[in-house]
Amino acid sequence: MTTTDDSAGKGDLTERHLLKTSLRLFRRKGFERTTMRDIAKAAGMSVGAAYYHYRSKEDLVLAYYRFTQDEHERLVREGLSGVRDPAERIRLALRSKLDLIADGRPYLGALFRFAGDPEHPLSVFGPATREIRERSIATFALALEGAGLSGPSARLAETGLWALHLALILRAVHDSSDGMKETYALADLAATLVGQATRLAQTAAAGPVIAWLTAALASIHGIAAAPAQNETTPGETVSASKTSKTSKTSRKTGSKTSSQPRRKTK
Amino acid sequence: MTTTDDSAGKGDLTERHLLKTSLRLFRRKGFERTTMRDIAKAAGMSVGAAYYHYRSKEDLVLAYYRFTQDEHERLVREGLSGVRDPAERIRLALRSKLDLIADGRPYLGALFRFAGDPEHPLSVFGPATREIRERSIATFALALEGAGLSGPSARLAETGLWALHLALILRAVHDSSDGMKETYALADLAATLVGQATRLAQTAAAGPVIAWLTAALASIHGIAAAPAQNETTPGETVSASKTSKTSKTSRKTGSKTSSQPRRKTK
DNA sequence: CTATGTTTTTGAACACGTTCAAAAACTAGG
DNA sequence: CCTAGTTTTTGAACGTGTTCAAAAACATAG
Repeated sequence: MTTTDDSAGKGDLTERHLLKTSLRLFRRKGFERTTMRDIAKAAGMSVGAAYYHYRSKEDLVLAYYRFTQDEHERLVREGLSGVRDPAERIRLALRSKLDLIADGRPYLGALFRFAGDPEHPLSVFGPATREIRERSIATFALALEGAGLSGPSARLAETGLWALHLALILRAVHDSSDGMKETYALADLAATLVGQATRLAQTAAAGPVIAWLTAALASIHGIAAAPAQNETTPGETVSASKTSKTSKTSRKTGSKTSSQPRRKTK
Repeated sequence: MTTTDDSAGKGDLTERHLLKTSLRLFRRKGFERTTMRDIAKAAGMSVGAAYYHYRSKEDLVLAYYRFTQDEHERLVREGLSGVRDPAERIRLALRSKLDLIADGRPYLGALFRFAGDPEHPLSVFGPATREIRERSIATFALALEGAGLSGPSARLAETGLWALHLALILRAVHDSSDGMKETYALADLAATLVGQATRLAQTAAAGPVIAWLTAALASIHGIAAAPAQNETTPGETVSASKTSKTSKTSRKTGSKTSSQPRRKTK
């Protein structure tokens, strides 16, 4: 009751507590086997309260992923200072991400749960995850700096690297080798090849290959950065409950920038 | 598609009816918004009966995917007869698959729902979907015939092509362009590149690139064809219900080959 | 302190996927 | 027909994610 203020708001503290608690349970029992009731009880609150702070169970995983993204940006910024070789820079960006998500593998798979549903707000490719995706892409762009890529192809390379890192996370989740060494090895190889590719892209030696890559990455970009598309899908009556008269309003972040909606971590 | 009789048991008829009904609803309302109660009612039976024939809601989508796989094999076998150019053969294999799944896009995304969960029986990469995955890979192997690939690298190329086709399906699900033309274009480009790659693989001109591809595809293979790993994960008490005294036995196909378990489409 | 408005918490209720014991339908032998 | 065994169907119940109206806690002003 005494020290309620300080820098972080009151609600942020609860959110942090809730997040830490849930991740602990996820790590121990896995994502599926942990119920929201478990989480609420372990955090010393009711289910409703948990849902006041996080929109859904997967949202907790997303919050974790957002946190690792912040850390990733920091690590990459620090680590890249003296490194000039593109392949080595990419390698560093990929490996540091793997370092960060290593602990979360028991539940990170939930990130991909709605990847196949264009309408779902929590799809990795969806509009609601746009901000974090953009920041992640920007981080990989840092690694690509100094590789001498031109405007549009630079953007495409960043997006491609981001897609690659997603695939690596999926690989990591499935990796049962000791210390994820298979995934790390794959990351190293990928870094080497992408590094060589950036060199090739400058000399423009292999014309058709570059054309293909450009088109392919444009396509990935087409998935990942799809037009904003208003989120309240037409005909989404879903389940009008019995006595619901509340306006329902926007609920999810409507605009491109964050702009926290009341509470509820995006 | 009028004649439904043919040689089929009684239960198979019900299964077909159930599948057709569910797909019709999925197509109309989407996968999420269609409930099992909807499906059962529309098919004129109870929910329990539906679950007697299909293990889960996603299993219906898997059954649809299995059906398209059969069709795909047929189409590829027919279409490839006169075609010799590797790129053209690959193109045909990819495009025919896209033709087949075009209708199912409103619900095919459900295929990827458990891609990130190594333990889930319905993961695209999991052991329970192994048979259909192997058949799909074998179909793409047909397209690669005549490309002159050696033993292990041939196997890797097949698996890689299968992974590529998965990515294309994911792309198709998100493709809002008219007639999926963006996905088709991507398939064409991919076919071209893979065709060139097979040529390169023979001349062995680009050493490191081939080494990388080999390793990368070995990794995909590591995900997709992971060691059988007994399916009853240790500590999977899950939720012992209240009055469950049934032995629970195997329930899912234990061995590598299909061997239909009682009923329940794998 | 009281009044008023906002933020947070509560717990019951809901919808939906899934399970299960019992019933019904079917099959085959007598 | 009856009996016994198998396959299929039923509908109630369960567990779990999620919602919601009401209450509590908190904040601010008069």
